[in-house]
Amino acid sequence: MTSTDKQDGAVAPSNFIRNLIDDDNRSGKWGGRVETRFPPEPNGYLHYGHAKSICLNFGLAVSYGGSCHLRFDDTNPEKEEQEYADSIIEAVKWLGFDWGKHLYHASDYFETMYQCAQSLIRAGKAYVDSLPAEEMRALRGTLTEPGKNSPWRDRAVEESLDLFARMRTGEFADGTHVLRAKIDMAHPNINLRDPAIYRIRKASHHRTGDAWNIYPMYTFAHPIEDAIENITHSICTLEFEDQRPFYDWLLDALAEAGHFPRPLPQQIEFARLNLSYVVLSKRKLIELVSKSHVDGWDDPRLPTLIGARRRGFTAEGFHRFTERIGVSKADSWIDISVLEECMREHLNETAPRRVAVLDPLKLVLTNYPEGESELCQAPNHPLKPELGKRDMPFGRELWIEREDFQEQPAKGFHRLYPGNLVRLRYGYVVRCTGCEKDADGNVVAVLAEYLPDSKSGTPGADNYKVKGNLHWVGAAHAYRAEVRLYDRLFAYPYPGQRREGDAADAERDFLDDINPDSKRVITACLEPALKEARPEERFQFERHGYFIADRVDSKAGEPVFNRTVALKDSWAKAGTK
RNA sequence: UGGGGAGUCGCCAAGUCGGUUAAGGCACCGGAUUUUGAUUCCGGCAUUCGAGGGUUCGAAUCCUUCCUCCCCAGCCA
Repeated sequence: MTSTDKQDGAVAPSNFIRNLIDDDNRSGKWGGRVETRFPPEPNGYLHYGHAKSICLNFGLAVSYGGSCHLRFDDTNPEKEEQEYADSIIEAVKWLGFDWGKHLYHASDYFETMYQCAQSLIRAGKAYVDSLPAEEMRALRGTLTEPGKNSPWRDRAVEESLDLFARMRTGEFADGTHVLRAKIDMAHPNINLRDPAIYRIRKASHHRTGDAWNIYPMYTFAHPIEDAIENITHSICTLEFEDQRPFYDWLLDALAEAGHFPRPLPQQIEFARLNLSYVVLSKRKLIELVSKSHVDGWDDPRLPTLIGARRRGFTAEGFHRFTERIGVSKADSWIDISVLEECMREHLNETAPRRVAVLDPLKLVLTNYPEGESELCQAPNHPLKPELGKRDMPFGRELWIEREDFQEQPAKGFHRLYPGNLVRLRYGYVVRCTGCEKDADGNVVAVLAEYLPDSKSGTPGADNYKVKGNLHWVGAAHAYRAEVRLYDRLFAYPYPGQRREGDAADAERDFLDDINPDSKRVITACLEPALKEARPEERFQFERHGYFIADRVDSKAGEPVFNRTVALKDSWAKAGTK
């Protein structure tokens, strides 16, 4: 049996990683066991790119009936903080994954790693180098020239052992010594020219405090972490490909020394996510936040997972997205619209419908009795009648969308214009009779007459066939609230990249590609039911898009809304052409 | 110019050992339904697999030459 999917029985799409796992299962390499891991360094907030990795690693584990570990790769105390670790835990949970009891920290393995390093020294496969960093770099050679041996390379094993022990106890200052693997200074792969595996760093670690004065490098630590945890398939991104030979060299050496049983975990690399209209590099995200181009790390426009959550994106949307884009080793750019469409898809299925007028214009039904009102019933979800209906107060004065009226209608426009018949959704059919303007000629109110026998749900209501179907909110009962209309943070698909026409040596700052209209704050007229929305409750505002009650700024009985993503609009699109 | 990777429809991406019509999704274009110009539904959408040679009855899959793009010279991960 291959490519099983123990979650829902759906056939999982084939990809090179699943093929490798299937091969292993056929050969019996791991006895059918599949163990993956998601190993973030707690030095920042997770973003969309991490979501791909998380869904991949946890998804594979779920699919093959294995497990996925959440492991903090906390080997560099100067960059890491508990706050980041906490937010990572929350983000992975939010994405809907469960690591069970498999929550680990590289720092828990420091003692084991130290012993592994000692074994390496004893086996003549590592030595303490006392060269300053600059000299080490000079001897490393270049991409095309081989490196040269350090004068300390053949230092006696006992001496290295002694020095290494004293590095640990804090006898030496930062940068004075470093432990290096002894491989080949002339190796064509630069990563194998005696890579540094331990450095002195007298910094306080967020978990181990001041217990250590030396810390292992990623190169050395990661394979060991995988081996300790019995990881079968260690999945990472393409830039670590050149690291794999060392990964295998190290684990093989450690297996020889009796530290780990075979088979040894296998590193597999895939192409990281590139998304248009977005930046995912940590450096750029930090710049956006520190220079206040966005309102913090959880700004809904930022591609962070905490931002996505505030934006109203769903975990299920991310699952669909990763499934949809697949996984391979080819560098690729995914258009942001793919992500947006995944969110729409899921939200369409799940979000209750509500009515909101974002750009209010008064509609007066001149033949409707003043001071009177009645209730109209609107279904909460057209696809799910079981979700019931809600009441919407209807009256003589209503709010409608400014763009739903044109005094001089464009060709193809079938909304409100003098003489035209239109249905007010869930209410009456109405005939436009004209409009009122102010001294400057701006339309301040639209006038219409309602057809008393056309009320939705009453016999004969269907006799009217109209093309326009407009949403509305009774003016006497509207809930006025703040609504944030978010759009793409960047106006150009590849922020900071050279465009056609730019000089060959031109440098473009990604900040220059920022979309000045990525956030618009408006006061909208919402149907009364929306006043009761709880934080993080999601809705479709009919004919507009999906919105979520902001979890930070909403107050009880006074929610504010963030637009997650707009509905497709082929009419607006046609108009743009 | 060293080493490691990648190039299949506008964007992703299947395509195990060469085998006969090159999956699927998204986008797009038609058309039908529709009290959201949304959704849904039907139909269309690569004689061609970065380019050129070669092997073969037969190649995206094998050989060969070439082109393009990405990654690597942290005591970061």
